Amino acid sequence: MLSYQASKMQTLIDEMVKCCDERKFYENQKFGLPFAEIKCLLLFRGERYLTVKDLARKLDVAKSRVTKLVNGLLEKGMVERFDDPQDSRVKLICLTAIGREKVQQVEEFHKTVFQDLLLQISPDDRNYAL
Amino acid sequence: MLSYQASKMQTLIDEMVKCCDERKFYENQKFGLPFAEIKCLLLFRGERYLTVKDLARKLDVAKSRVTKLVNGLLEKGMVERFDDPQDSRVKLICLTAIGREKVQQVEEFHKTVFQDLLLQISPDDRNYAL
DNA sequence: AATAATAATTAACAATATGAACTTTAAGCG
DNA sequence: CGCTTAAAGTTCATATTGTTAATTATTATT
Repeated sequence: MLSYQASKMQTLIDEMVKCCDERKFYENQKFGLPFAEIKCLLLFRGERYLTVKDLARKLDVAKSRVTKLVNGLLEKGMVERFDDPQDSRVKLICLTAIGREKVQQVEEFHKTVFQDLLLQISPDDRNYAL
Repeated sequence: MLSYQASKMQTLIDEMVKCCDERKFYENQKFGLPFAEIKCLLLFRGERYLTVKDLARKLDVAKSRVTKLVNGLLEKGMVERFDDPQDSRVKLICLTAIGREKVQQVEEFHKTVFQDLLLQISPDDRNYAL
């Protein structure tokens, strides 16, 4: 019995992970940006400036990776980079108007996706689980 | 309310996906193989031979990707490759003894992981969900 | 003032994956 | 039978995501 449920659970989790992978590809196409850059943009919610170090911690990747992501976003005009006036080792990164608009589009999309998903669950189950 | 639940659900799903990504890295270390090769090996459950095309379909990747994965597994002595006696375009790929042992180790590990996970859920909830 | 530590970048590399071009073989058809 | 088309697999160029080690520049510490 436990063994049966374990294998069923594994199948369900595998499907879920695959579904989320497909969502990455979908968003990549829909928003015309590599998914890692999208994730990067979304981190600016409620933050005026972030440093490379901040981004590395939030994304859980190496700083050198962040440098490359930020370069990509700079080329696309989504972010800007300034020297920190208090510590010239530090670079302050922030969204441009274009970047803020992109963030809003992505967030709007996420909102509809997850709300639609929730609406497929009966209200009782929704309130039980969340 | 719906909006709150949607954002909560998004957080939960993000955490789950991240957790599964970490599991990939863990298995990769534990079994000394790139995760894609592990996935490839596991497809031979109950199958004597698989072709490149079969593997591409099951893994949902391009055939050229399968060629590389199989080359990696060949070098490590996990699989063997034969010409199909009925159609010499086709290559038949199968596990070696070493490959079968590796598969068993991974499956054993999966079984314990998912059973331990299930045991953290009360029996009532387990039977309700699965 | 010399030494440590920190922030960021660069460069080399690995893993995962795709798509186009190519080779070889098989199948279909007049 | 021979010609064309289709299929299986490989190779090559490229993209994305990520790491580690080395380097540069600046700040902190002793």
